[in-house]
This record gives sequence, structure tokens and C-alpha cells, in this order.
Amino acid sequence: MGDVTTGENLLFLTDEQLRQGIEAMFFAYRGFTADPDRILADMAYGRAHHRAIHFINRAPGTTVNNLLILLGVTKQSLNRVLRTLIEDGLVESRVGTADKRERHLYLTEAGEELERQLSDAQRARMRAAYRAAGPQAVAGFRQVLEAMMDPEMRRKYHALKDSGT
Amino acid sequence: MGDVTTGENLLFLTDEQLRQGIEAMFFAYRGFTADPDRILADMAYGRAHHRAIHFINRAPGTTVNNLLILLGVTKQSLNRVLRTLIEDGLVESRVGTADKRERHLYLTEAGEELERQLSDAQRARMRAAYRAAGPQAVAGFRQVLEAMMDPEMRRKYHALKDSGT
DNA sequence: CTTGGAATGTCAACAAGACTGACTTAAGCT
DNA sequence: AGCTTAAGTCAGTCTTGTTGACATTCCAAG
Repeated sequence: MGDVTTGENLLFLTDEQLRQGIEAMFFAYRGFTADPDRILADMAYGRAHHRAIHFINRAPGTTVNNLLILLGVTKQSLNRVLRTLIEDGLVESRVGTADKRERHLYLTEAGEELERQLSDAQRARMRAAYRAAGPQAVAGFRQVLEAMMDPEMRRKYHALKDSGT
Repeated sequence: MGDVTTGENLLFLTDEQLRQGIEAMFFAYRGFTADPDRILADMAYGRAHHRAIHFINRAPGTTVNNLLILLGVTKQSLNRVLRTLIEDGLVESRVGTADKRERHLYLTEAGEELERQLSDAQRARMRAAYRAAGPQAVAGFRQVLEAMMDPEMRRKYHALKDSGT
């Protein structure tokens, strides 16, 4: 495995290797979303609601603007999702104290309960995959994923990571 | 980094570590699809067309049924996408010789041209990420992704991989 | 050999979730 | 006072998923 990196013979960078990586990414992402999707299908919610709940939980008090940049959607799209979550009492929207134009978002108890249910399912699969692959593989996994992000998103990712430790 | 695996102290399996993995997966997948999406946005096509084109190129002569299992969508959903691709002369559908119910799918020259354009863009990002992370990290990346797939999809993934070598 | 069920694919209608564009309201800032 | 920013809304479109109904073809049991 040593000489795969030497000279011009970078075997792990062949088109066929890259193609396999692309397909692995596709199939793995399907697995990654499968469990939460199953839970949400019973309720009137979808993947969009899951994403909103995840990041509100991760960064409580985040503003609508922050959230839509993080999720990479328009405010109209996010608003539809947020409105139903607020109506259903899963998310609370508080007017900002410093800047009253801003709305700060928090999960209610019920919201936290659903978040727990969803992330338990998703983490269980992640944990199984991590355990099966081992810590070295996990480190590599994280490195490649990070290198694949757009620079702007890599910054957002790190900001979240550091706030969560 | 050695004692992270010893005893009960599996630091890489903490909830916080798993959560970071989940977020890495989310942000990385955004990057993963960004380049082809940009190309397709100009045409009347979307991500679904890309996926169909990718796998028809990968397994020429595949049937509609094969393809929809691979993609994990209903035949009705796939059919709409296929119809436009056939109308636009990117995909050819040939009635099966052994079983006339089946349609075997092939890319036309124009289809192959678009496939090349899309996968060049996607592979460029993948190649940059692989190069930045190095071969060891890539091996780990692939291991974790594979462990994350549903068993059925892992089988499909391997079948494709072996046919492509 | 016929007939009924299973498999394959197509057509139509609908829903979720993304988008753009135009507009309002409220608050902050120069 | 006037410009900008944050949030929310309304309307319309597009992609892509869904179900339901239907046509065609194959195969196997009577």
C-alpha cells in the first residue's frame, strides 16, 4: 500500500476509483437518510423539517437568516417548513432583544423530543458504521468529507463543531 | 491516537463525534452535487436525469426495472425522466429480444457527451478531495461509506464495482 | 391450447419542496 | 429623513417524488 502514492502512479486517483467513490457516496447517503425518513413519513413532515430541527437544536437561538444560509435554501422555502413547526409547537420563535428585527429560534420540549428520536436513529447507523470501520477509517472518512465541501460550508461546519465541544 | 480504541473508552463513538460525522456528511453531499447541478440548471434537467445517465452509462443495456431498483424510486418517477431523455435523443430504449416486456437502455452519442461533461465536473472535485486527504484517508472514507449502506444496496454497489474493473 | 396471474412498462393526477419575483412591515443606521 | 436589513407573505413555476389505473407480454396450470 506504500507505493500507491509514489511518483506518477497515483492509483487511488484513477477515473475508475473516483467513479466508485461517487457511487459509494450516492448509496451511502441513501442509507444515511433512510431511518429519519421512515420516522418522518408517518407524521406530516419531511427531510426539510428534519434539517431545520437538527440545526436549531445544534445552535439554539440561531436566527432565520443564519439558518437559511446553513441549509442553503431560500427564506420562502425555509419559512414554509418553519411555520408548520411553530404552529405544531415544536419550535419557538422569540423576537430578538438587541435587534428586534431578528427572530431567534429554539426547540420546545416536544421539539427536543422529536429531535432526539430522529438523531437517535441516525446516530445508531453512524455508530454501527464507525464501529465496523474503526477509528483510523473514521479519521480518513472525516478528512475526505471535509475536503469535498465548498470552502464557505467548511467554515460553517467548523463553527458548529467548535461550538458543540 | 492508539488508545482511542482500547477498553470502553471509544472516543470516536461519542454522540458529539457522531453528530459531527452527520453534519460532515450533510455539508459534503452538498458539495458533491453542486457542480453537476450547476451544469444541469442551464438545461431543462435536474439531479434525477444525472443519476439515470450515470447508471445507464455504467451498466449499458440495463432494464428499466434494474435501474429503478438501483435508484430507489418508483417506476413512474423514473419513467418521466427517461421519457424526456429519450425524446431529447440522449438515451435509446430497445425492446428486449428474449423478453419483449423489457426495455434495454443505452446512451446515444449525445448522451455520452453529456455524461462525460457531468462526471468530469464531479470527478474533478472528488479528485481534489482525494488528493488533499491522501490514500489512507480515502481507504477509510470508502470503508465507512460502505458500512453505512443498507445491505441490499451494498450488494448492488459491489456488483457495479466489479463490472467496471 | 387457453386462460389467468405475474411482470414490465406507460399515462395521468397529485403532493412536497425547492425556486424566482414582488411586496409589506418593522427596526436599525447614517 | 431616508436607505438598508431582517423577516414574513403571496403568487407562480419546476423538479421529482408519490398512487392509481391501464396495456402489453410472458409463463404456467388446468
